[in-house]
Amino acid sequence: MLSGFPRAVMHVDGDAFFTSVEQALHPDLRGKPVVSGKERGIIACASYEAKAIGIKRGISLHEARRICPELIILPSDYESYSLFSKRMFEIMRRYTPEVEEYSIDEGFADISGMRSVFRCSYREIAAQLQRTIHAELDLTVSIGLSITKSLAKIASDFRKPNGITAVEGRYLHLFLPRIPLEDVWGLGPNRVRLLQKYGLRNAWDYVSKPLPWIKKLLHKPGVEIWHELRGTPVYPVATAAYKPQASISKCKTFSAPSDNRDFIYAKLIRNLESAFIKLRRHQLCAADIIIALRTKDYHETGRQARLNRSVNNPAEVIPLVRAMFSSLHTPGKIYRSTTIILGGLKEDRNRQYELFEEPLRIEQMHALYQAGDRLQKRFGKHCVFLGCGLDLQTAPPNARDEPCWRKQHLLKGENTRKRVHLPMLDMIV
DNA sequence: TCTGGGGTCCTAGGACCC
DNA sequence: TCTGGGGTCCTAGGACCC
Repeated sequence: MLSGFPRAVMHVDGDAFFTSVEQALHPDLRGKPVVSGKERGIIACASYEAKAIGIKRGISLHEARRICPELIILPSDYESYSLFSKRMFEIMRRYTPEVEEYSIDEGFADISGMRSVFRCSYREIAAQLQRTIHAELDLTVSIGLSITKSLAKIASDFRKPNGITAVEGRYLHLFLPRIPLEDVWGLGPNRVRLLQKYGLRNAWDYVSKPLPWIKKLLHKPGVEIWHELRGTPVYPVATAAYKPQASISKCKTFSAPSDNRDFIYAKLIRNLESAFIKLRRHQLCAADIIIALRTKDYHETGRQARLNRSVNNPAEVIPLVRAMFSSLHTPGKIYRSTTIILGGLKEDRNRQYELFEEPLRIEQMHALYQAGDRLQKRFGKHCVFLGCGLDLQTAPPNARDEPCWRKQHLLKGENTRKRVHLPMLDMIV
């Protein structure tokens, strides 16, 4: 039998995933305009009720409230989202072992050959999966079914929410002309602008160009997209459960841009600590440090350093980071955010010391930070932090730049987190 | 799109080696 | 002391993704 599916790949995309989870957990939120992202000040996800009245992902909460005063604004609850995500992928694995968890709310599944197992068409398999997810999780998903990952991904976006779009290889000439370049996975604003200069408008225009022309313009990524859109698989469904993380970054925008050097430095150090906390939680250590500052007009500059050995706590790199900051910061300039990126990650075992270093001191520091992590677990993030990360206004004299621990005492009560600086725990051994 | 936060991959070009 | 040709590794920065 002739089939339009020499290979069958599904892309399963959770509809308004975060807010749908919230609505599944809290039935009173159903049918109401709900958004998540309260902690960030911009909308991370908007329910379909909110989208219907013009509230989109990425706009500020301020703007959103203006559009809809009775909008329900929730902080992101990643624990719950991850749980639902896990269960969604478990359901997908009932249909095929070849499942790729692409992100928290979307994944790919290769169901090639599964028709004989389920005794139905690929489209019916997709429909069953969709019904099962809805029945068990109270979530809707949109599914794209086609012969490559790229085509499946475009297809899942074609009918939303709760849609199924199947694109057989023999109908590409009907489907692709309806897909604007912006909707092609891998073509961002820059590449789209470039292609538009040459008169291309949609995915059909793209695949109609000769491959060498594409290659000259967009290099390897463009070539891969070209093959995928024409139905030749390039991207494998990556079943691998675990891929080691390559970097950890922390970025924070100040509520108001500032030219106060000490303030900016303090913010940078806060980011540094957050990044290292995450690093230790994953039991990793880092060999590369990048710091970056973004100016008021969104210009970003950075400095990078490689360490002679991997580290897992900030105290060891404070002098370095301070020097990097000094060379980066321009007095008088107004900045809006700081970024820390830890790279060169490795698992944090078999720690190696350079000759002439003091293993004892380093081990003690290590123990100190472990104690710090336990405190953070108990009292919350940043209940303990480096003295140089203090805001200047509240810092006692000479507290800056000394890599020392301070404990922030938390008083219970409504928004009355008050800082009391206790005598410091000296870490110089 | 007037811009939040966390990631990955690719490429060009320089350094260095034989 | 100037030089060919080729390989590898590293780095900076661009572009994209959710």
